[in-house]
Amino acid sequence: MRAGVSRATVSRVINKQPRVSPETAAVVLSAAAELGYTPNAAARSLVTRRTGAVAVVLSEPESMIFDDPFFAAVVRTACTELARNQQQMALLLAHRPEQAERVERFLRAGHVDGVLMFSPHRDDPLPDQVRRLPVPVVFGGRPWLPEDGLHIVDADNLGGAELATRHLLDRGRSNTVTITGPLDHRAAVDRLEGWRQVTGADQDAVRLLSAEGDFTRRGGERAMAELLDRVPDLDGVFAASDHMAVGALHVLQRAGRAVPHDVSVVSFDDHPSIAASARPALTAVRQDPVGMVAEMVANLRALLDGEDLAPACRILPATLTERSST
Amino acid sequence: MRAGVSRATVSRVINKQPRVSPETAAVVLSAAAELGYTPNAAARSLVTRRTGAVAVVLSEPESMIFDDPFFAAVVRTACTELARNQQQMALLLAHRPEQAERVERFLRAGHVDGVLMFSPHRDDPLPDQVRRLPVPVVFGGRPWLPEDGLHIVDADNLGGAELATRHLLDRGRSNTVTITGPLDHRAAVDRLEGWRQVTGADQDAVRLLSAEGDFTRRGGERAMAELLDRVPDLDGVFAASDHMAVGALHVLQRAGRAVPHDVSVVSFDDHPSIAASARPALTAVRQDPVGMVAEMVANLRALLDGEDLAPACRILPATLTERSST
DNA sequence: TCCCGAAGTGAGAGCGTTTCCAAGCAGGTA
DNA sequence: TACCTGCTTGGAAACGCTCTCACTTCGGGA
Repeated sequence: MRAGVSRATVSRVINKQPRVSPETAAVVLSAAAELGYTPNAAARSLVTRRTGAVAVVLSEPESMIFDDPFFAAVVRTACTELARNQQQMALLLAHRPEQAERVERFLRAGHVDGVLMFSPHRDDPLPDQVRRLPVPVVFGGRPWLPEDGLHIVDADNLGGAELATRHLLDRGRSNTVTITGPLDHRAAVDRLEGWRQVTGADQDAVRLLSAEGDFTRRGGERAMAELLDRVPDLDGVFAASDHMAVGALHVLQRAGRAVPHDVSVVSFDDHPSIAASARPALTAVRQDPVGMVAEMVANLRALLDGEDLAPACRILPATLTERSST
Repeated sequence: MRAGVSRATVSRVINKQPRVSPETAAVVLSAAAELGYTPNAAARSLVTRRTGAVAVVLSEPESMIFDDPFFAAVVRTACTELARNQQQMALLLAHRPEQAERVERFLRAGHVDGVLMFSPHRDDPLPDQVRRLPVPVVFGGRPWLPEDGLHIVDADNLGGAELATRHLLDRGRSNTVTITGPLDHRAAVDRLEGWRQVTGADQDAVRLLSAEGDFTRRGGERAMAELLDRVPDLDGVFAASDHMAVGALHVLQRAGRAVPHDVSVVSFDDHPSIAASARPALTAVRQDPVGMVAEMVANLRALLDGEDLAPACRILPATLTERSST
């Protein structure tokens, strides 16, 4: 056409297919450059059935997504990690029901090649809807669904919580309490369970020694106040997030409890600008959102490339960083 | 076809076009529901030349985007505001040069109907490239470009800074200094200029009485220390961001200067979880990222709908909230 | 009774690619 | 010289939709 060459050949050149002579390729490329030619994305994806885009679905209130360091890291890592695979991220917020419907329509319309799904809440219907779509899905964090057949990447919430609690024991803290996340939240439940297994608390003890927060600082403050009230002689606190731990520190200090002299505090997340810069700096279990998203992207990529990746729940290790709060 | 009806009719029903009898529409819709039919997005956008997606281009380091409250608000508002217009956001990070190239390719390929462009840095070539693309663009914050012909929405950085500085004067502070943002940043320059116009500082005075930060808390600390050193008798500080103001507060307190007794501090941004919860709570100029993005989306929508919106720089007002730091 | 206009519907072209298949062409072998 | 092989190239179908245009049907006015 433009370079005295057929559409078919142009297509082969653009897509770097093998059966093209170098000279022809050069001619086509220079002609393309001269004309400012760019292949039309819609036409291409119509025939290849690939869009080059991946949806990141976040089923959380927006405030959570942008204030919580975990989700901020997720969004950011997804964006860059997908870009490295030449894929574009489509960010879908699906907290409210009408949004959920939009999300389903969007995914069903074939706008994206795959889905990275974050939906930690118990009664969210979206994960179940999404798994039925004819699109590969990788879950970030275990959903409240039967897990067989699903591709899941999760942090080791249980193991991390055990690590934290055992650390408190090692420090000689025998009367520890825990500030949990919202208990319709899978990670929150797992972290509580880790604490429970190490302390050996029975149901009654759990009711007494744990208080439910909401992952925010205020929630941590409320829960800590409640626990101080119920368990005046507590000597160790495992908070299921950095924000809540900071809240707990405040309440403890205001109550005249020295940290770590009177009470040791361990948190979960280990976000650089929170845990390390708290006063005192927080001993924290580190979950690695960057590694998690990278693994999710790698898994999705394998699925899209047609590798027969076995469905599995891949658990990323959690590590403990000791600082001055214990 | 499926419902004993032609493709054309189905298309008309799906797109809610007028010339269809109610009965036929009902038949088609029920057939569609039964078959789980969803129109193919690629095919549709091939012929309509609309993708239903809008790019949000952020030419900033990633750390800035997710730690800085302004950008977090931008991303979040863009996402929801576009969703309300039935549009999907494609988030493009373009800080590093190789990313910039990817972004240009992406926009040129026709993946999106329009662009919301945030690029505050002086030597960023992207805005100039993007404005030449055959895609409507709305800039968030004035770019370092000749502004004629561009659609721009900006906060009133100049006016806000004047407001802040005049407030310091009203409080009887006659020896004020300013902590600026990075001066390759348009908003930082405008805020400095606002301060300069009210104080009437000449070039030498500016050199003496201002110190360049980077919008972060650490940057604010460094700048404040420097200023205390250079201007020991300062009595008022205008910091060009909340984060920097918090840093300044720390340094002032450590230097034994009581705020607001000895020194008054005003900041810019007024992010709820920073300015109001600083100790003392910060008097701050409020810029409204939500309103800004909403305005940008509205402008872009007008452009896409073919309204002949005159190119202009639309400035959103800034307001001052007094708290205990002045 | 005939004609006309409006409303509803269907046929088919066209959007810009990729990809299958066949054709052209060179070089090597019988 | 004739034939086969392997590489390069072009023609044309297909992807799934929208949209124009033409056709049918029906009601009302002349």
